[in-house]
Amino acid sequence: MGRRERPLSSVIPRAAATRISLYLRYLEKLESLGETTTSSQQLGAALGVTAAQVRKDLGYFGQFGFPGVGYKISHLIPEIRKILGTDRSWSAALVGMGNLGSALFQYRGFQEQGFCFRALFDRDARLVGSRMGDLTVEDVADMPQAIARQSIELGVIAVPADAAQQVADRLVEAGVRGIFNFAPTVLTVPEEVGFVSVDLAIQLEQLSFEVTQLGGLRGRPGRTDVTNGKLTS
Amino acid sequence: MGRRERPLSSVIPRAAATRISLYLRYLEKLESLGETTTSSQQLGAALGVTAAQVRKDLGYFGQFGFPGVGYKISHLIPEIRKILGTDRSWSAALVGMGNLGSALFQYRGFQEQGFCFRALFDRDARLVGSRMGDLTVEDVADMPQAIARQSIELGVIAVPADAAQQVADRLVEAGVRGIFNFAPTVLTVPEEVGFVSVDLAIQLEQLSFEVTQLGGLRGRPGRTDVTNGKLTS
DNA sequence: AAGTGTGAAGGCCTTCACAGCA
DNA sequence: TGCTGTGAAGGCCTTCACACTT
Repeated sequence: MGRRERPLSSVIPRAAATRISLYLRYLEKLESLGETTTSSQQLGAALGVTAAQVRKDLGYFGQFGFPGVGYKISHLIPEIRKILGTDRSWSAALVGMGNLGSALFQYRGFQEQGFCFRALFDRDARLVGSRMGDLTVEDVADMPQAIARQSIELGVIAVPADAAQQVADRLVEAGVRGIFNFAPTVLTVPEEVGFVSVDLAIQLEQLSFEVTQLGGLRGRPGRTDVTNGKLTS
Repeated sequence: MGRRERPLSSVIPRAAATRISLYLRYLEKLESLGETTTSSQQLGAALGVTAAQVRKDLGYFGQFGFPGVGYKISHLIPEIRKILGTDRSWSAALVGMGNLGSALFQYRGFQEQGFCFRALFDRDARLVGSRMGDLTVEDVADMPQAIARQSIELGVIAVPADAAQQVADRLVEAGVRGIFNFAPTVLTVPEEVGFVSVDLAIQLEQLSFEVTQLGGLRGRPGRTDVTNGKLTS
């Protein structure tokens, strides 16, 4: 059977959405190797999940496979890109140009994923006005207007923890559709705004915890985001 | 009732371990504000989880509370530090001194969490021998011996995806007890080695996904690691 | 014969609710 | 009375198993 409609109704486990990203990456690798077809078995083995999990995950979004054959790579890749929204590019603003912010600005990964920084902000007068690449650092006070004017869709927060919530609030007011937070703090964001947070301090403590509870591992959590691994003590 | 023995037997949900880190951070904040006591209610409200969840999480590790009173902050903080292993410092090696590696080396967060870089490695001959802070970049070929000699406990991987598994294998051979991976790829590591992975590319796609599936949010996932939030489509 | 799609079963985490202690 | 600790209930994700398709 071929392309049918998507469920467009059911609830999707967040973990499934994360794994979908991994499937895409592996599919791209297979394609670059000249493969044309794959299977839930192969995908699962490569990424450390069961074949049933792969089929279930893809099943949340539609019916992409061919019984007895598997998945056609050249078909599945654009489908997943569409699901993830990576079939387009996103304009973003980076707030906080300290150590972390500068590093993120230089990091190639953002561009490779279609994230394009259109504006930079900082509250430090010594940084405001300085050029970074083809952008000039602006004052956070001007952020709301600048974001609205340039129709910036995403905000990346790289400010100290104590300023992060305020920045998030202003980003939301300015109309961004999603926020990527790197500040080491819990933030509250409205339902309708996308939100992903990477808390390096917490992740560091998690590694320390894993090593400390030695012998205490069960399952293979590996990538914290992908499985629901548990620890025993 | 006071300090009893810890269960030392039950299984701990990974999500609980992550939340424990958040509790610690908030407790430290309360302490700095001069508070002496708190409750599961207060902790939960501040971090966006239920009071029952807080009690259950702490209950995995012991009985730290006082019925009718709550938790004594000055007692609970060191207990959690001990659980997480952050009551000591960790020696670490950083592998890959490109964009990402350099940024991580400069990032203050590592030191603040008690992670101390004792050695840096890269395979690029142009980087080998250069000084970074009080360290000199060494050749990856010398990594195993250097790590064993200095009794380095943790390895941080900041190399390209296609070299990451090999680096991980060598780190394990050299005897590290934990690995922090920043390479955008799935890695396989033995059971007995702690492993945490931060995959920025995947997280970026997750934000794109959230924004794309607009109106599709349910629950408040907020921080991907903390809850089991779901998405609807 | 091979492999997907999916209802049902299973397992784990979270929430509930309350006994018990300060 | 207030709040913890915890068994039990509930809900969600994962695994299983197989009908069905090519």
